Amino acid sequence: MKLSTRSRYGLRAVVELAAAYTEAPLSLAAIAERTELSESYLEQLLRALKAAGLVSSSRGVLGGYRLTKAPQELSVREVLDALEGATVVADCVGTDPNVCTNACTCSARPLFLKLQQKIHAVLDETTIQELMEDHREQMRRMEYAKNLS
Amino acid sequence: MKLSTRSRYGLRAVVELAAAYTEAPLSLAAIAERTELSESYLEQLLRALKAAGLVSSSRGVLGGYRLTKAPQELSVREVLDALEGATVVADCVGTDPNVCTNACTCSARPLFLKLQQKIHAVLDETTIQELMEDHREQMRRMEYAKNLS
DNA sequence: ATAAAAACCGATTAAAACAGTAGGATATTC
DNA sequence: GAATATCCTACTGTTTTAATCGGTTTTTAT
Repeated sequence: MKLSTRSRYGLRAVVELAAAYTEAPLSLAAIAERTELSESYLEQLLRALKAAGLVSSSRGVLGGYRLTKAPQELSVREVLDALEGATVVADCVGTDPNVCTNACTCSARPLFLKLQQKIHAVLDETTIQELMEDHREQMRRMEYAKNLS
Repeated sequence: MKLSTRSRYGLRAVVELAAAYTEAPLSLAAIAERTELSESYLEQLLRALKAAGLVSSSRGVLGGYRLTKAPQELSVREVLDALEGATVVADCVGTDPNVCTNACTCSARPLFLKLQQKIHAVLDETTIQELMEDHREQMRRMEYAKNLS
């Protein structure tokens, strides 16, 4: 029940893209610098996000990546699904109901369904915009603390 | 964000123990047969459950495992924590707040906290008793379907 | 034109987590 | 004392995750 680093890193990248949403596209190098992650690894994540249609890209000198939606329209759920491929709590709760060989006797199925619903609800209702605002607030506090010392 | 088979198998074992709660202790062999899992793997899980104080054991002929609490007193959360060791959605949400190197700037921390709370709520409020009842209901339906054919 | 800056792509490796097994030691009951 | 059980440790194989590398193509600016 732990989020992969892929998801966490991907979210960080998307938050940076959100911060630059109204500006010029962000290059991989720029994202890597701001998130302090490696370019090569980030590239994979961006590729997945692009395949899911969440970001667009332009090549060449002033090229880079940008979100295809406004941050307040983009849910965390969409981002994680793009990165992980719609993970489920357990296979018997997935889209295909015939996966679980002992689904009929699986005593935990109602539990898994409930768990899954709650998780999805949180991920659906949280937008990238909110994450970005939290991020800015934290940056402000850091600056403030630095000025004191 | 997927439950390990360790957790799923462990839950199945505990549900069987719950069904035999008022009776004689269940041997590993009996649990293995009822859950259709291997003895050797189950043994690991039972050991973890015992270490957490959720089950007790008695050796020798007529020995076996039993729950230390009534099924309606035992939450799914306790079982999963015993099997996984208190997993967290992300390290920065764990008991030690200093784990995450960039915790101060982690934009997703509020999200992770909320997610974690929701998950814990479901796991805390669901008892093994409930799982057991669901299981019995499903077994009844299977019998009914079998009689029709 | 062409050089620079960027995204694009596939393959590969390294490390960690997970699932499962094997074999023997110890305790308890009949 | 034989049978039945838990107990314990170590090991192995597989899968998933994380991360890297080298080269290709496209675009823009000079």
